[in-house]
Amino acid sequence: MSLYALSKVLKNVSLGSLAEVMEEKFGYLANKAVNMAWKGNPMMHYNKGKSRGQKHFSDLLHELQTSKNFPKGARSTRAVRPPLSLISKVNQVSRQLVFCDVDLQQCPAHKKRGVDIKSSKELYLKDSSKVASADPYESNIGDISQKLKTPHSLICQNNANSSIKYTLDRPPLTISCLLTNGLLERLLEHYKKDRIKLLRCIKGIGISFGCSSHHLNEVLSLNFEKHGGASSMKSKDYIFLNDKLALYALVEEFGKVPLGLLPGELIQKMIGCQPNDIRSLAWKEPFHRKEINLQSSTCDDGKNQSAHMLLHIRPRAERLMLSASENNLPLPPGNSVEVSVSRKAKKTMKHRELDFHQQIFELLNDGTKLSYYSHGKEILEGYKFGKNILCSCCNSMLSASKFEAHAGHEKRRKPYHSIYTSYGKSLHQIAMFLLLDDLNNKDMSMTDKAGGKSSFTLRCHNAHNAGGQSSNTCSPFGFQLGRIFQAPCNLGCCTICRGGDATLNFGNICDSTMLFCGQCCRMFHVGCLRLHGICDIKARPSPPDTWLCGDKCIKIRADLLNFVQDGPISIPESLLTSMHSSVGSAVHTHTQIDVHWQLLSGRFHGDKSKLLLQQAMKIFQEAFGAVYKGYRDVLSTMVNGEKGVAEFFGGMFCAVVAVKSKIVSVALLRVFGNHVAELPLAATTNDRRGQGFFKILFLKIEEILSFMKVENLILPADDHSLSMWVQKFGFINLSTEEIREYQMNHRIVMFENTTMLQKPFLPQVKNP
DNA sequence: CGTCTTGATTCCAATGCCAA
DNA sequence: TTGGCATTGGAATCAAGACG
Repeated sequence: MSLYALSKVLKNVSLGSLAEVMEEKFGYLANKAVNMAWKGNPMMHYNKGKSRGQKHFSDLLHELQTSKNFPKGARSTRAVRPPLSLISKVNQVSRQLVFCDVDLQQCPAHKKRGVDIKSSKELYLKDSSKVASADPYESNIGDISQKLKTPHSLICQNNANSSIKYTLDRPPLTISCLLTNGLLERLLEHYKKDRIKLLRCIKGIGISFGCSSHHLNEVLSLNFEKHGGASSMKSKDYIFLNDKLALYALVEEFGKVPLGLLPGELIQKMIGCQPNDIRSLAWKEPFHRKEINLQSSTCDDGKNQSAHMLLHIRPRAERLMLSASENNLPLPPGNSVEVSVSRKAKKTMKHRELDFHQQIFELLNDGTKLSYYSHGKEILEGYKFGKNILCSCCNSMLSASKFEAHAGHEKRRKPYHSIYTSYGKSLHQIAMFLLLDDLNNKDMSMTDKAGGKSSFTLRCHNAHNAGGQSSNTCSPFGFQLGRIFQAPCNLGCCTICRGGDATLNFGNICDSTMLFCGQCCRMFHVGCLRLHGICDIKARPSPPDTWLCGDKCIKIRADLLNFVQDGPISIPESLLTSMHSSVGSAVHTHTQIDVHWQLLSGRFHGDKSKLLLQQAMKIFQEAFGAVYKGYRDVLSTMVNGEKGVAEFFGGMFCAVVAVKSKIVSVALLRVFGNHVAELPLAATTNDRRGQGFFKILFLKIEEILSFMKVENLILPADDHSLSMWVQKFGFINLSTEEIREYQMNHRIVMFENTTMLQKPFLPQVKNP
């Protein structure tokens, strides 16, 4: 098997488990010792473009060569550089590999191409036929050993030559760049921390250092610090140039240096030593050239020129910000750096950001599920309560930072960046939305004391994206905080005796057991049902929503299921044309394509409707984010008819309009009986809003309700869509008394900060 | 021309320290 | 306690060259 094929197989395998996977897939016994060394030593990780880890690589090769399993000869067929990352990986299984580094100068193909034959290597698995075959370029193991004792020098040289990162026309904005560009060659470096003091002479990329207890050696900057006994990987603050200037301070100065000032001159100014003259002069030309180009640029005004200079020398975050501001783009979340803002303004910004982070806990409802994520995986789960998070693993109340520490990432110290809500947005992202929102609406009050919630919350919760126009309450991040289920003013009562008492036994039933009708959601005492001769229930119905309280509900359920069975029904062209004339929208353009509507039921028609319901679910999620009942997101329960809280959401059906099998408009429908039906949620895809599709859907829903002789349709409308429901669809406000009456008889869906509307149907509406 | 392979670049998570 | 900011290192992506 070639290495490339192997790399494809192992592409998705984590480094730590490579050996195990190799064993499992290919039956090879991996080199356990090497594998463990790999896991335990971070320096073993090969870093592309850098030379760290090569020493270990060499050690591994030595181990490989000295092992008795190492073959006596090998061949190479191509003179390309080996995939070094793969070499590092497969070293874990090195006893099963043959390493080839033949004298490739003898190979005509390599001569022809003129490649760097010194670093040409090729690996094959031991059982490869290529390895077994005879070859004139068979190498000598001893030669390989000699060459591989210093593999890093070859690779370093190669990388240094080819790397664009360290070219001379860029300021040395990192320590690595500073060390590798040659400017500091021959200067002495000191490493000072606590009592540790090392001395280092910079010599190109290879660095010599010496100290009282160690011999001269060649290491790299990171190893230099490791050698000094430091536990951290942070050398920037402890490495000094000529015992005076911290390397990092020098790098920082390069970030501030005007373009005209040469790096060499700056170094001399700061440490009083002349840097490498040749290198300094080499730097001079490209810098001057760039400066001249900027000055002679005819298209740039002075502002743009300075901006370009800043872009050239500033760190990436600042470049991003500047670029965004130049193009009038919204600032990316999480970046609070602004190039042009004053230090004071910057400070204010930071302070405000902190405030907004803390405000999150005031805005989110208690019980909101919060999860700590690392590498895309949920580490810890909890629920928001007050200003703390109730950890679900230990039931303790923790602050955001404690929650982070509890999740095992106390060193991150960025809890708001890693704690996510159940709809996939981090607390920081929400805070950023708050921040931008506040900046855009300076008159907005963050905490509306009278309402008890911020206007931000209200707008997000109230986004009801049913139909006509796109909602301007969508956040710039494309999410909504979700709808919050409003608990009924009472828990309901028996439809017959109006008594609310009920036993909670879940086994046998008795007279006081309360049953829910699966269609109208009315409640009945088992005893009352028997006393009034309605029915004599002996056992608890299972599933609960299969019990229907009477003939009317049975007929309604049957009618609805018939509509579901009918499947997709095409919308006649005449209707589409009439819609075009009424809404003047893009519906007309779709008259040539298939537009149909359909009634779906995840509860009673789950398998056949599954894919369509997934589409519908996605549209609802785009429009509302989530629907919370307590801490639980019940949107899926409502749309898919999942079991669990059937007494609240039993009898839900999903009506959809689709264009070419792609759903564009959806609505949840529940018919409680002949008296009333409800439309708790309705939404249209972003790209189809304002094109009349929801109007078609609503027309079909009206037809269904008329067919079943339903008298009223009710729905919860947010402030944004209120006028649309009233003016376009003829809804009227429900009085408090009427709402209470509906709540008494049915488990109607109500959301916080919505207005309940009703549309009475005239009896003369024609049946379909 | 398609596939294989590499190096360069970019992005992002992890980490450490400082400071508010 | 937590934001800011730096570096390091891994992963993903892209462009380009080699090769059949």
